[in-house]
Amino acid sequence: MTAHEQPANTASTDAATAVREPVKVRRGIPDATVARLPVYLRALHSLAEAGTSTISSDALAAAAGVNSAKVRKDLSYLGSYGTRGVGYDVTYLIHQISRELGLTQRWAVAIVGVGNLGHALAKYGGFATRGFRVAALIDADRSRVGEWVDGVAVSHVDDMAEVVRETGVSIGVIATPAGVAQDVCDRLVAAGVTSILNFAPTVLSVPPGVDLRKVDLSIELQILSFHEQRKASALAVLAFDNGEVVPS
Amino acid sequence: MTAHEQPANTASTDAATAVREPVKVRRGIPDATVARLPVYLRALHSLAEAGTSTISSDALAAAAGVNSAKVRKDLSYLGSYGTRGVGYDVTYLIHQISRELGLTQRWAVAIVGVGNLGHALAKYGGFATRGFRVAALIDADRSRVGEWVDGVAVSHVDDMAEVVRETGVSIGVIATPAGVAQDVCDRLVAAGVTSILNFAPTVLSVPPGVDLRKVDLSIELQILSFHEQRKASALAVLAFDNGEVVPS
DNA sequence: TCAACTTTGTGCGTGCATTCACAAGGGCTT
DNA sequence: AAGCCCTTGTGAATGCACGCACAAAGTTGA
Repeated sequence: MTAHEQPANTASTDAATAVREPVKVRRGIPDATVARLPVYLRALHSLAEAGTSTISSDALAAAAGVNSAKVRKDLSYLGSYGTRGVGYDVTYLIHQISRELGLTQRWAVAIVGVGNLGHALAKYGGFATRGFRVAALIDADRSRVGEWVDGVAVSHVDDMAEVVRETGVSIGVIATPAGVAQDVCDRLVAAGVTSILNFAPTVLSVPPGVDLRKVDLSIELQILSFHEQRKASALAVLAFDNGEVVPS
Repeated sequence: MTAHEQPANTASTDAATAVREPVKVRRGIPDATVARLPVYLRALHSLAEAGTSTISSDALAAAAGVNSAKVRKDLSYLGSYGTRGVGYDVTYLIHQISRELGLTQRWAVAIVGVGNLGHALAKYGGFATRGFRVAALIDADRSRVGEWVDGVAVSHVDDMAEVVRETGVSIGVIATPAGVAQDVCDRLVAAGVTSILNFAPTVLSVPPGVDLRKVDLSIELQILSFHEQRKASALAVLAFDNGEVVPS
């Protein structure tokens, strides 16, 4: 989806098993699968809280809003963790997916830009709940520096390198205006951040080895607009109706 | 990516050049292309403001962060709007993409859930700038009802149907806690909303004919976590360099 | 112990998306 | 007007993802 500047050492991911024969390539999980694992994980957490101990691919698929074959294939990339005739053990599967996603450790996250969105992100419970910790808030406005948001003090952008180093941040979230986003991005990378989540409505470029993902509110709306318009014109066609359209 | 409950008329792409009269089946634009059009549009707006009048697919590709062949193929779905040897006319292309995305009209958007995130969305400039208007704010907390945010009054969720009808809302944004998101979603659909953008961390289901997209902050972070972990273990392998590493 | 039942794991066909590579088309210079 | 250069538009090849369908593997009950 977004850029992944992983170096071309993907071949080396094969050389994992000790002896020379089977070399089952456990790595190489498809991007589409990685994107769904968090969805499964959330459904499983919810099931575990409800007291469910095992679940079939069919039921998990329903909870995650996907197809059961997809669930089975996705989970098969992690290993054979199911029991035929029974299903998957919920807590064991939670453990395995968490491990695969790297959520057994708590990543320190820095949020840059403490405006409306940055505030909302800092207070957003979903961040802290599993695997992430807002370790730093950074802004360019000196009048905001020193302010406390949800237990974290706001630092100035000029101190970014120091703050990032001290708090062990490896993931940066950009919630600034578009105009300064690339500059902030460059500073984050220079400070040693290797994963960036960009909320600013602009295209960023990062050097190889740094992962970049984006969340763009207005793009999502525009995609909805496209389909909305299609529906509107489809209705117009149906109104005239010469019997060519095939609705479901 | 996310669910699109559009009927399965994608097959009609081929059956268009049949014996029938020239039905304008310029439709059938791939989802992946639709998702990129807003990116091109933003780059073009920026170029127009900078005074650029024509642009090549190569330059537009650079501005949008994609490959130039992709730009040409994407734009070719809209029609032949380029001039060989020259490139594309910026303002004309803006017009065509805007029209295709349905941005020549201003869609009325309702935001449900006026918490931190809802507030941030309501004040987010990017919404209003092009094609969208926050026409309603809706919350379940009566103590918030009547509050004004960025020129719009907060209404109670029980009045949703009325508000939606009066303001002509067709797109709903869900920024509520996960627990009530499906209920809110059902109410929006019942009120006549046909496109929904979900920020709540839960899987929603909608009836056919309603488009649903989701934005999930914690999922994006977890995907970054996955790659971050991969990078970390790749470094470990390089450090030992022995080739004898057995994961886990 | 065995047979019936349930559910996983996966081979395989299909369709979409990406990218390459190049002919067709248009402007520009001489 | 003619040739050169530039860029578009698109066939074709490749790769990825999805989902069907089924054998393998485990459980349950008699």
